[in-house]
Amino acid sequence: MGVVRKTKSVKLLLEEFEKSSSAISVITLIERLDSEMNKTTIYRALDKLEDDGVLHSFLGKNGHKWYAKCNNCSAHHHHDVHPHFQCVDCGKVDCLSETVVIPEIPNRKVHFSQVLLQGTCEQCFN
Amino acid sequence: MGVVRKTKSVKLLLEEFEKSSSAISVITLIERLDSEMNKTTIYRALDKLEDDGVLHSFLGKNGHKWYAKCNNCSAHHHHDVHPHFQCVDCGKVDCLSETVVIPEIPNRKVHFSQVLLQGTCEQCFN
DNA sequence: CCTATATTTGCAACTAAGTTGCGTTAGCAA
DNA sequence: TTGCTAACGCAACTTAGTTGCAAATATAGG
Repeated sequence: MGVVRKTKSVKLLLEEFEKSSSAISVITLIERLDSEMNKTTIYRALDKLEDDGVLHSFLGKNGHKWYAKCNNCSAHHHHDVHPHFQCVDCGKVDCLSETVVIPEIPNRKVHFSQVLLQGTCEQCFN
Repeated sequence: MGVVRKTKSVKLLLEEFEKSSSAISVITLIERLDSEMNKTTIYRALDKLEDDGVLHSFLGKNGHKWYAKCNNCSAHHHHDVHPHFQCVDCGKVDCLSETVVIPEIPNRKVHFSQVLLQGTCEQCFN
């Protein structure tokens, strides 16, 4: 809800997402920015950026948290069900633009859905 | 791969899955069986039972591991993409029989997919 | 039924992701 | 420039899951 201040930390984080179009795991961010900022700051800034609709988060194959830039998702409402693809070889994760259709579930109201695809990406395919 | 021995631990675990048709989180199993067996044993036995196709596992909303009985999935090949539904109110998780169609992804080979739906279940709906 | 062998178990110590509390620092608006 | 509030760093903590090893136990073979 609160406005995101343009602090050094937020700038550095957003630069990382500017550089690569892929999603980035929190673990990777902590490794990369270790000398620049504390991991607590990273967790809190990412949380904020997600609240403000700048980033969206999801869980990778080990249950570790990943973040990616929001492109077509509107802030505060990430109801789009775009799947995430994680390469089992190189570990890279991308947001896919394909839409996964979630069927109506009898007797249940679906609020949110998460689709994680795992397989081999173009680079690792040989 | 190895045949599952009918040890006391394995029997107790399978009883839990017999009782409830829902999925059970490892955390819950550790709580419930705390006086009967060590958590290391639980982790290892579940691993084994999954290898042998008796149970299948997936990650819940916090990235915590859940297990459920395999009904129509053939051992060693859990290629069926049945979604899991987690109630955001009571936390219960069920395997759904609905099939989610995963679209073909250009330049990528999908080996495995995981669909987690979150919402309100029948009991919590009011 | 009894023994040999390989598998499973318990324990304790460990790893690592993520969180919390608090005193200090630094954006930003007036 | 000043003052308020949000953001930061640090250190300690929480907790899911793992590892190594010695002791216990299931199963097969006799």
